Amino acid sequence: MARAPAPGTRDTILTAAAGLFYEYGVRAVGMAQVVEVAGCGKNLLYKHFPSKAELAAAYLTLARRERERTIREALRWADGPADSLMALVTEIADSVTRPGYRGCPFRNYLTEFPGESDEPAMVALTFLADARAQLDALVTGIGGDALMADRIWLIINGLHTGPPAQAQVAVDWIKDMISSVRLTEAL
Amino acid sequence: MARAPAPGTRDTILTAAAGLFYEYGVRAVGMAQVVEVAGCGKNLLYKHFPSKAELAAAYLTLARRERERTIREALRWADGPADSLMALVTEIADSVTRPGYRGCPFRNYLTEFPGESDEPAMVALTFLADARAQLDALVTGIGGDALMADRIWLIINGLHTGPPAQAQVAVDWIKDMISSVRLTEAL
DNA sequence: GTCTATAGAAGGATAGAC
DNA sequence: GTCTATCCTTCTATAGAC
Repeated sequence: MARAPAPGTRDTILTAAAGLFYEYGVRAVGMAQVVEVAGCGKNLLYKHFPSKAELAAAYLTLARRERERTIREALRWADGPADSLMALVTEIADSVTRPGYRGCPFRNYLTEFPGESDEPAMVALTFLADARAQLDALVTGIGGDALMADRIWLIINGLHTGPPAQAQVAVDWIKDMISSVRLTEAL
Repeated sequence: MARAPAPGTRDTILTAAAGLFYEYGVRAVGMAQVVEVAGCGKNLLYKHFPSKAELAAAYLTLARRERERTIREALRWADGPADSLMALVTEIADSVTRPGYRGCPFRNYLTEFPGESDEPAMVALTFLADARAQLDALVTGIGGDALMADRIWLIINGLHTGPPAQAQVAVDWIKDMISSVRLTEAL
């Protein structure tokens, strides 16, 4: 009899690859390294991910799912768009201050592969566009205009790049912006 | 008599390498590619730059020199710290909207080689620290506090990451911030 | 002849892919 | 495990300027 395929192998490989890709960069990590950490054979790796680009795309897709889950939980307790916006920004600020933080995986990939339009690049670009759209919706929800959305997006981009020490500055700032909109509305 | 060494060879190689490194990324560009674009032999390349890391360090040092020259010119016509700060931010906004813009070379390198502490990484980190210090000095000069410097740094970081379309948003925003400080001072 | 330059192969390691 | 390709680096061979 043939050996039964191990369940969850794909996840094991993907988890190993995701950790390595995020910590050291996609280009810096070789498939052999992924195999070593995942503890499987090369053939099994290529069976589940026919190329490194597909593995990278799966890694970014996983990162997206995790991020969406985190944000969904953060928005769970929020009532109203103002609360949601604050929860969103707070979550981002928290994430960049976490120990292992090494930048935004999507922006990092696009920096590592500039001008690329392969599958992982599409995943990254799509995520960023969707995140921007989500922000726009929340800002519109609290009565903010396009300028406010642009500004908050600017801060979020800066948050992902700069030193984690400034996370609180960003959160407080956006909180002020939200409050001022509410005051304006109250007139 | 011996053949005279060609003058300006180092600059030719460095210019070629800088263009390639910036456009495609340091990791993506091979030494053979540099040689090809520079139009010289490998021997000469390794004579001037004994390793790729040294070539990358020279590339970042060149980028720093060019940036400092640009900023120095931008600050030439400015009188007073408020004008200087505006000129600085305007210059950055202009640079990110230029056609060939592909991100900040220093931040890009640090993303390509995360956790690295070799010579090019040091050049990049030193530049960013110095740029931050220069910003702090200008903000202090107009009577701004540490929070204002943090906020502007956040915007600048966002500027280097995000879409060029938001450059004008950033410039106008910082202009408003400067104006409000002046108003506060006038009280 | 002597030195520098280019072109290209070779070494050794490592990449992705099968 | 193996295959091919490419990486950085070194070395050899050849052409050209003095």
